[in-house]
Amino acid sequence: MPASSLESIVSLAKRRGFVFPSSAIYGGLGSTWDYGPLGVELKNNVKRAWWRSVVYERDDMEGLDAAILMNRLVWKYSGHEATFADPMADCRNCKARPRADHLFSKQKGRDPKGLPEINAAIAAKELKCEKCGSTDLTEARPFNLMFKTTVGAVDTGDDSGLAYLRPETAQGIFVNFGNVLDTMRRKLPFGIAQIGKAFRNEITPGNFTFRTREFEQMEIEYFVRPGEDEAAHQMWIDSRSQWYRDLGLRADNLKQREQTKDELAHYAKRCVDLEYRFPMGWSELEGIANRTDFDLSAHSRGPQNPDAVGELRYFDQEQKKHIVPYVIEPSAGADRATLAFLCEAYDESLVKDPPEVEVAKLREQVESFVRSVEKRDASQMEAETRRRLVEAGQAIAAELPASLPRLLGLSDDPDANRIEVFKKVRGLADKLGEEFTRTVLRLHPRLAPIKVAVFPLKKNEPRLVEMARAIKRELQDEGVRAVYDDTGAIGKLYRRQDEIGTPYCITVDFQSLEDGTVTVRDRDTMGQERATRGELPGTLRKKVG
RNA sequence: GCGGGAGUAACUCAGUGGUAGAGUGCCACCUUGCCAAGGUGGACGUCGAGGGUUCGAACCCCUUCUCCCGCUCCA
Repeated sequence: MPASSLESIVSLAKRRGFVFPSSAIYGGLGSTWDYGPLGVELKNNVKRAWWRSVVYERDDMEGLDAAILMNRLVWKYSGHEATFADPMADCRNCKARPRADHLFSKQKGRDPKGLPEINAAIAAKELKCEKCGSTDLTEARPFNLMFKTTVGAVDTGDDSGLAYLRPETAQGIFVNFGNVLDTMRRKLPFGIAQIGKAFRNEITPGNFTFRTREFEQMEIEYFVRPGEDEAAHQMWIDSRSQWYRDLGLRADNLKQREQTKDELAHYAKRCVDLEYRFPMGWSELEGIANRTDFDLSAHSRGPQNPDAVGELRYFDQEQKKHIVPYVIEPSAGADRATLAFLCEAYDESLVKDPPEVEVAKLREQVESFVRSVEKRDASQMEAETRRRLVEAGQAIAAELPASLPRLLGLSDDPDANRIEVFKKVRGLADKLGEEFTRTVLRLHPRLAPIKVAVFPLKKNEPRLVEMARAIKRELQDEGVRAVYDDTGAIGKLYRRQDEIGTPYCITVDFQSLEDGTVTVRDRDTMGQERATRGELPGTLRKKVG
């Protein structure tokens, strides 16, 4: 069962060194996160798996790593300077914050010429809030979504050194289209892949690492002949969906959503979002858009662009003429993919049944909790919330102890915690949970931060310790990420690795000293097999590669 | 920016004016022949920050910062 709440993921991530709030010792900085020792391994593995899939395993792709800082003209002609700043107004009456330019267009029947015209209309009470109808709106202010910085040590005070942190990696690919074409002897169709940071001053970041102002994109621009764009688009939609499934996302937690006409960006002919069922609901992992020839044309010299030095075009040998390729853009979020794999992998499962007496006690408490929720009236709790809690409580009570993991999931629900008796439920459940359930990250072995952990069965037996350490070194020499641990009883060592998703644990026992075999324990089945020491590096490397 | 909630140990949290706590985790030693066993000892806190009231403040008052949820927005 994947994580039922983001909170359990956040908590595990902090506790076990996956993700920390950034600059926490100074109070942090909203919605910025640092990947810790295990998080960086996981995210690197996600990026590596992506790169392998879209560059190494295909014949039609090249890689690129463009600079974050670019000439400001890139953003002028890409359209970002003009459209990445949205004028927003607040409704003093109902506290809504509509986009003022949208109100203007809809209510006046034409697009505004600029901010002054919008604000004149607001001042004259010609625009009204679409939610409550009030004309009591604040002045519209521009929300610029691009981060600005200054290039050169001296701030001249004017715009001469102005640069933006890129709001998408895509433009780095477009402006290098000619370079790649010239150097790599590519014929259409071919694509360029890039992984890198991008920055957007989102108005509302949130949901842990899902939406942040600094984030990492994994983007492809795939160039095709006009007319072949629709087939290529579908190919990438299928291929990218399959990638997520291959690495562990369950098919029913993944869906393709066709963007509606109003949603489509101005350059896009069609866009399909790949969405994952996160604990907070269906949310976008990746957008796959048909950008047509919008970008390459925009950066080509012409009446609309006197600053460009040439044309971004392709000479088609068959047709003996220059064409501007169409572009299919699969644009994925590295942080979002990482979070999705974490959510999917998170599992709390019952490993053995607690005594019936304890279960009965807990069942009684859960039933009491349900009655308490039922007594809430509308002023104390929304009907929808009440219904949800009652249903969850009843189902859990009926299925204990099997439902214990679900009950632990409910412990993170703020609504449940508002009920006084739930604290008792929680106390009991936590106690049973600690002893009878295990938390395990069922990550795909290729993504797991640590591939193998090696333990001595007893740590005060020097021969076992020595052999275990030696095996750990043999594995790391082979390039398999391995750790050694002996700080605890064997069962505890296993559970610790389960919680961070380590797929295999090797235990050196007394038989190992005699015949050179060790046990290899599987994270998901908890089953063990004996293997000879010499074959470990080779077979494990295959399994986790 | 608005509305609501919350800031106490690494994590989860208790603590309504009188010596800062619990469980888990972490470290060391002992024990332990395979799934979070046990024992002994140990480290860890500017109770978000600043000011005020008080003999005395984690607790009361004021200010401020941060985070979370919702809304606006989201190439």
